[in-house]
Amino acid sequence: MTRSEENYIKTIFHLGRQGMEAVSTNAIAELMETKPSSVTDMIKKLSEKDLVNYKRYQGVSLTDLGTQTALGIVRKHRLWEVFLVEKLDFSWDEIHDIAEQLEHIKSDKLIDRLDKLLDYPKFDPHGDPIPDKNGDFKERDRKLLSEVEIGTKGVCVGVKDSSASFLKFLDRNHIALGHQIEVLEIEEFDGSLNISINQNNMQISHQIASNLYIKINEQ
Amino acid sequence: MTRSEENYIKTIFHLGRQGMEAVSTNAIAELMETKPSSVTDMIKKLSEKDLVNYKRYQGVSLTDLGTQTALGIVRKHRLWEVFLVEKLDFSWDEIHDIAEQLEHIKSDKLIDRLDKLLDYPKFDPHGDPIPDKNGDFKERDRKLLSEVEIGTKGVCVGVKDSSASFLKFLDRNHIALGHQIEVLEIEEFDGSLNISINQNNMQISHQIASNLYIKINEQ
DNA sequence: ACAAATTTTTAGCTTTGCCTAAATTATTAT
DNA sequence: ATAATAATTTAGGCAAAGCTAAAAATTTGT
Ligand SMILES: [Mn+2]
Ligand SMILES: [Mn+2]
Ligand SMILES: [Mn+2]
Ligand SMILES: [Mn+2]
Repeated sequence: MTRSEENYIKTIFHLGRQGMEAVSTNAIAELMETKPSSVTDMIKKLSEKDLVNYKRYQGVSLTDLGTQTALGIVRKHRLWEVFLVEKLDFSWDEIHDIAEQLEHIKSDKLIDRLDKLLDYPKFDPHGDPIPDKNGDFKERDRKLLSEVEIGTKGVCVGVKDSSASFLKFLDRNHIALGHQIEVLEIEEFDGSLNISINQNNMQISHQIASNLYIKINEQ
Repeated sequence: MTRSEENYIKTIFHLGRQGMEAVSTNAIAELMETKPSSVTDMIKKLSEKDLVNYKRYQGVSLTDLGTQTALGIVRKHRLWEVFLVEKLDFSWDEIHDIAEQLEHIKSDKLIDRLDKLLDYPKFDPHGDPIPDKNGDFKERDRKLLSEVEIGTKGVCVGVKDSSASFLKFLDRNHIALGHQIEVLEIEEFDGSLNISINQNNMQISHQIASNLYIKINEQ
């Protein structure tokens, strides 16, 4: 598989996660910053190789083979992200672009040894699950902070938006994975929240809350 | 720079090391397993970018810019090789092909952090020197085992041929970097040597001796 | 139901990096 | 010195992966 084919497969995988229907040509083009006509060309090629199901004008979805392929790439991307943070002291906002390159390195042995070096991590630095050798992973039971009710207590376990600008914002405001969060108040007017995080009280916009995942504490 | 451009630059660098004259089109083509006409095409492009000096039919050599570029790629290649051996327990015959991929990853910060993680190694697993951040490195004072006289004592510090088949041969015969070697006899007839290595006596062909570097012991 | 708007595909073109075959230049041998 | 040989370059083409513009199919709004 070429690098470009791998990038398309990965994009279709990510778009296919939310919303269970077939993925649209335009959605792929937008996420990949390319043109719809280019997407159509590539989809045909992927279809030839039995990586996607495709009928003209009907959108596209991954086959089982395509899904396995995607999981392999996602596994590599996330393991390299862990490596960059754990072994090379990168911060979570610097790693995505480098992992975009590293995810295309071809060597099963390499990735399995890396997995071992990192002690078989289950989640990447943004809280996303890492598929194992066989493509299996458990999606963590988590909710967007914007969708829980007043009084909810939980721990911050992930981000939905993992752009550098959002991650840097979280750093500046001392919001990090693993922190305890309690929702104290929800403002009717603009949906902003008053929360306590790590013992500190702060006000965050709906926008922020809708990009933070928490795991609600068992009581 | 594209991956292909980087590979050409690196090849010209390696060919330029031995023999100080300009590198020939055919030599490049052979080493890269491509056709001379393709080489000519690429050389023109590299010449446009001031990475090589080129006059039709006169061969090619790296400019200062080209040399710096090559040193950067070689640095990455060799640091990744050290990583694979030191951190992921690969053997020295498995690492070259993976490093061929990793050497093209673009991130200065990544490579400097890797350098630090590995504690700034000076040589790669095959005994080749690793250029530092600025492209500086010291060529170790070493000689081919086939070119020293009877009675010479030294330590094995590198291999000339680093193909997997040669390296595996060395493993099978318990020849490794760091081992003490003494030349006991040289057979006139076929140039084979009787040596002691790590206290053991063995007979090695001229072919083998001409691919092993030793550093002669100070006396 | 049908026109308008949107989405998707097709057609044709570009660049990169490679190829083969033919032409050119340099080198070697007589 | 010239002919043969070898090395190198040029010419012309191909496949991958992108693009723009135009055509076709689908979806939406009235
Ligand atoms: Mn990422
Ligand atoms: Mn991530
Ligand atoms: Mn190597
Ligand atoms: Mn090496």
